[in-house]
Amino acid sequence: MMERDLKKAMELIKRGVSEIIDEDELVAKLKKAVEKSRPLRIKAGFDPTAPDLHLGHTVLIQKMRHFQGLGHHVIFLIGDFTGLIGDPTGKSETRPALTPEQVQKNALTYKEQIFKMLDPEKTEIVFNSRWMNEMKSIDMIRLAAKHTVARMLERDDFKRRFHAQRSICIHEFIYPLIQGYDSVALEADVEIGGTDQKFNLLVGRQLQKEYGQQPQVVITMPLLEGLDGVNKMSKSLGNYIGITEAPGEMFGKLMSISDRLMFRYYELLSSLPMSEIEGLRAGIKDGRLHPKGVKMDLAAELVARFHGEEAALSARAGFDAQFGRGEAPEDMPVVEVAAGEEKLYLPKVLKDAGLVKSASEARRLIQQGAIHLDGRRIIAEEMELVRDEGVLKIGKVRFLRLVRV
RNA sequence: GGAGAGGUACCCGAGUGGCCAAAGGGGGCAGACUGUAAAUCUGCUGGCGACGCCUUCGGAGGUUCGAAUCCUCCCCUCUCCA
Repeated sequence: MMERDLKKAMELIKRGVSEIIDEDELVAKLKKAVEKSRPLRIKAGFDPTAPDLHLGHTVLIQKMRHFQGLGHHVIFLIGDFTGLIGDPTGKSETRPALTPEQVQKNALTYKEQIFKMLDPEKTEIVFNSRWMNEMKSIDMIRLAAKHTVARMLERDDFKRRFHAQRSICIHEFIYPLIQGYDSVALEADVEIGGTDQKFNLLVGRQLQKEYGQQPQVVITMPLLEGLDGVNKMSKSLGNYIGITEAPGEMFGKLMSISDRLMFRYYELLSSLPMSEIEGLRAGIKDGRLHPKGVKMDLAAELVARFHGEEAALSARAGFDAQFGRGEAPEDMPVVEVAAGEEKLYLPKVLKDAGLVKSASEARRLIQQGAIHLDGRRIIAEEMELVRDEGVLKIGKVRFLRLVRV
């Protein structure tokens, strides 16, 4: 391999990563892969219970894509066996066991989603139940014998809980062991995971040594901040952008992130080369570029990734129309008004349409001047529909079309 | 097994007989400003066709004219000791 190619490959691999353990080993592996024309085996594990991916998950997938682009073999591991234990990292409680049918269904959903980013031809999807269901008790004990309690307690959350005299169940120690054993079973050369997975990934490294394999290189990726720009993106915090969300929705959410966060997203999610991203940053700094435009380009790129170019174009046009020129969006819920009905009690209409949680909330919004009919502010709860059609706007983003039938 | 502390709205957290639909903060929503950015200012933040009514302070009973607040039982969490 040419030194220059290697350098370029490393540049791409290092983009956005939090940590590489160990970088020299990775370089050596990359060289060897070329010499022997044997692609590296890149592993990343996913939870079988949550097939609804959001942009946070795609940070990992994007990194897998980088490796794939460099000609390596990507393994998408679905932890259906470990899912039965529930990862004790964080505070997740025991999870309900999934049936094989559910696992299959979730796997299918995963496929649909990840193949928007990964090349199906070069991606292997595996379930760790394949080897874990075969494992005998004695093998489990042998596996457990390869790790010590002291080392387990090095893990941050175990350490904290131990010192705080909080409970740690024995089975929680098994989770990292199994995740590590997956690397043995797969003979992984590299494992990618979030920074919160660092300990587990390192266990894999150690176990591979114990089983006489070359230890995997561990690459940790930062946890992507959600829409609030502070907390990690997660469904439970509601600060996420799901990759199956409608184009317009996705575009809008991306436009609402802060300028600071925008560059984070550029680095971790965009396919734009880093040099160009730095150019954008410089452009904004010296005033040649408007941050809004730069953000729109980001939004368009990501919408295109999951919905195609055309959808991205119309999402952008829709955004321009709605927020640039103050027009109403194309799609909005429609409420039919009976011909005889002259007066409409707005709180009820809005509540029935599901745009507000309660009539009380609607009343408050009216008081605050947040509701407009065809551009004119509504100040009374009771309103007349003069024409046969009208568009209600509630706040900035909620719309409702009234149609007389 | 023993001793103690506590469970209040989306979250944190004050309130220990009426002035409590419950302080304060965070978050959220809305308005102004704008680029659906940041920062700032202001308002709102249980339900109800509503100057009133209804339901809320872990659960179930009870005392009282009146209970988040007092009593009884139950459930749960935490801390300390073993």
